[in-house]
Amino acid sequence: MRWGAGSVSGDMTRTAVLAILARHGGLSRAEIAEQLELSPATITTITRRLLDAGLVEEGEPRTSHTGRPSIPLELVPDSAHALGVQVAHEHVTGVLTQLDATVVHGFRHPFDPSRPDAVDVLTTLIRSEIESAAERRLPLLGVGIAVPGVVEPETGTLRMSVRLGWTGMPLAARMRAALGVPVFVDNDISAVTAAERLYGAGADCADFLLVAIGEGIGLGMVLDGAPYRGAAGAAGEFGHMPILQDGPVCSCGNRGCLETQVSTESLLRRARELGIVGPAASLEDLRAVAAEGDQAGLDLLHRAGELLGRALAGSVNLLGPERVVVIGEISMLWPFLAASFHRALADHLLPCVRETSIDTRPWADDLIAIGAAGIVLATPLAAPRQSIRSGV
Amino acid sequence: MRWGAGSVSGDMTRTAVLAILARHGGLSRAEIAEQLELSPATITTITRRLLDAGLVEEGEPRTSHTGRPSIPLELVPDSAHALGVQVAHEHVTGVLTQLDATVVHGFRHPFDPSRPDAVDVLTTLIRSEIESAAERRLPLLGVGIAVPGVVEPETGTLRMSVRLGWTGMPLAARMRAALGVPVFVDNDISAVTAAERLYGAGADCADFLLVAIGEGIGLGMVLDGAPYRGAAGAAGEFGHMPILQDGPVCSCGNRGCLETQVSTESLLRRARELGIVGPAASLEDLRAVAAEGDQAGLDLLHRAGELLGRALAGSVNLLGPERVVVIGEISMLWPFLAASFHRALADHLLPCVRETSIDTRPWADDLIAIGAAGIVLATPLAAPRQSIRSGV
DNA sequence: GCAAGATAATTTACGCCCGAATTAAAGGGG
DNA sequence: CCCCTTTAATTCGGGCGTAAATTATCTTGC
Repeated sequence: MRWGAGSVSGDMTRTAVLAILARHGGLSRAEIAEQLELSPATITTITRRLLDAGLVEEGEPRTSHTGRPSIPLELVPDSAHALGVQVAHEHVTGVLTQLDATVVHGFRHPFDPSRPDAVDVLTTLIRSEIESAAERRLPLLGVGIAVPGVVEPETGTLRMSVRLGWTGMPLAARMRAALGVPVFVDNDISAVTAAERLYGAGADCADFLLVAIGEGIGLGMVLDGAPYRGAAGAAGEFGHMPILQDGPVCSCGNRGCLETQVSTESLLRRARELGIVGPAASLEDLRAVAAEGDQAGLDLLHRAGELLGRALAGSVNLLGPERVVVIGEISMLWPFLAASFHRALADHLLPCVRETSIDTRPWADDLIAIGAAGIVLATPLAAPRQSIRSGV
Repeated sequence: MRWGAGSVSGDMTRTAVLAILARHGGLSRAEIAEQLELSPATITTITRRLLDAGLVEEGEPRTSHTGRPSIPLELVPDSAHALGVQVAHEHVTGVLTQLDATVVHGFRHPFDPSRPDAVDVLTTLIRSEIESAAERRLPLLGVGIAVPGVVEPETGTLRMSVRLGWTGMPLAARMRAALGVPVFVDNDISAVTAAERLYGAGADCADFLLVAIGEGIGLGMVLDGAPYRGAAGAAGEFGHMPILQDGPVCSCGNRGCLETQVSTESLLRRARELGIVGPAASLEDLRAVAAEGDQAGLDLLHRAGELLGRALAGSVNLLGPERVVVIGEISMLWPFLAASFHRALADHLLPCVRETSIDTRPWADDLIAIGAAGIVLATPLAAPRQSIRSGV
């Protein structure tokens, strides 16, 4: 049993230092200490190791008005790279990033997880990426893989993924054996949430929610500074919040889940059923129809925004986060959801959490892959020392 | 900013050891280590200090089948006492407990928080309790005070309490100055949750929710082993989960909050409005009417159970706790709510969280006061050493 | 009776973080 | 010019927790 804090974080402090330097380079040790709420002594120790490892460099001392000059620290962005891969039910998306999480190379391939040799296909695909990185002499820390489903991140085992149809898959072990490189596996939303914690909205914020709305609806949480996954690793099922008294049956078997009203899949389905778009229409088509002012389409989206706002208000009241970020393919439809969404929020948020900032973020196809790379970057020195420069 | 764990827990480990001995005495160091998932070395260190302080005693070595005999440890229950006080908007309830959280003395007085000298009245009242404990030569660790509202537990300041009408009240500091005894202040639900974590449902469970339904509805969370209070200390507003599309206006100003349908106050109000009970009826009267089979009354309660079940299902889906405990004065009406509550839960819980155990607990008037005493017991050695035996 | 094995508890060395004291490196005033 | 102030960074000792080795104390088999 976990008794309070202490056993949770592994290398989080080191990771936080790297991440803060990735965001604004040139910070001095003292500034890092202040922002991370750690003692200068700790930062001295950590940065010494990072300097030794060549991940960080000192700049020219910067003389301020008075007192001893501070020494700005900078990441050495190409001193380490990470390969991040998102495995989805129709394609595999990947990025190669530098230590500062900037993407140097991206790829996307169709993928069929139902094939019996799906994992071998995936392995081959990743191996070729590793080899091409090796040819360019890019030191690689490892591979991060983000999958939909319930994952044990410690072992890198995929316990169950409805979307991929995989169960009890020791993915990290299999990949590690095949690739000879450290492999980390995590849930897709968790990966994005962790990356957001390090490089994005969570950088200055210890309590935030990340709502991801695409074909499904997921929610990642950072609470008291740490990602929260629930007792059995299954927390975050925001999409299955009951929101309608007697709504349609959801894929989970229950009725009236938020996901039946707001996910891109359900919106498309309902738009087709209502004849708003044709039977083979895409999300883009739905957007176009709404942009043209189709009333039925706009009503559908307004309604969705309202339900989302109401459900989110309840969750924000419950958890009292400092910030909420909404991402996902839904962002394409956002112009038509935003008004009713924010009205519903305003109508249902408690006064004491009204200050919660709620941002929507444009979607990018490689966001989850970047998150997967973030898993690797978050563990830069956890593996034995040689892995840092070992390349392949 | 809090970066992951590490900065959170103060003396939690020591507290956990005391609590586990309070629950089942006679555990050996090795057993404690296993249950707490700490190393035997740690337990050796901690128990040495507790033995030195006289809070714990060794029993007769207990020879098992093979190997070195284990030494059972026992709390010395009367080696320390705590005074726990619940301040509510109509009365003050208090208990004096031993180190093992058993109550040795209780009291309850009417109280009017709106009086300008309310804090002085409270101080006088507590002082007399401290004195009577001193007369009985009971060593007192300190006073814990549980109040409704948003509290900064570190400073013991009550930031805002709608129910008491107090704002920005440095309660702990004032009481400490007046009483000369360590004083700890926390939110009422937080106090009960923390006590539950130590002595109750949370003892073997690192992720649980505690739902308290009385005049209002509150929710306490223990996530990853630690109490969670939200970014601004305002998390847990389960009562203001939007649950009805266009429900009545709630005390928070919004519409359709759960609290307008399920709290004892709202149930009584609606029962009166519907003529189910008389205009001056009590909760007991409502219970009696329902027990006699009054259909309108039963319908009202069924409906409340259903709404509660649906709202709770959403929260459980979101947080994925291992256990949920429902407490509060509502327990009186539980026989009439239970069926619809559990049906609604079953209809809306995701398969992956169906195993979550959901218990309802009979209410006791001094539960929150006991929780307040728990705040003190959770800090037994945090204060300088002499406070342990100092008495008054 | 005595070695072998099992379990309990403790000791030791270490990692991580902190607070406090110390050292380093400027600028400014008499 | 020297000393004081200011800010940055480091060192040092200590607390908390761990893992591994060690010590303690029992049972069992020969």
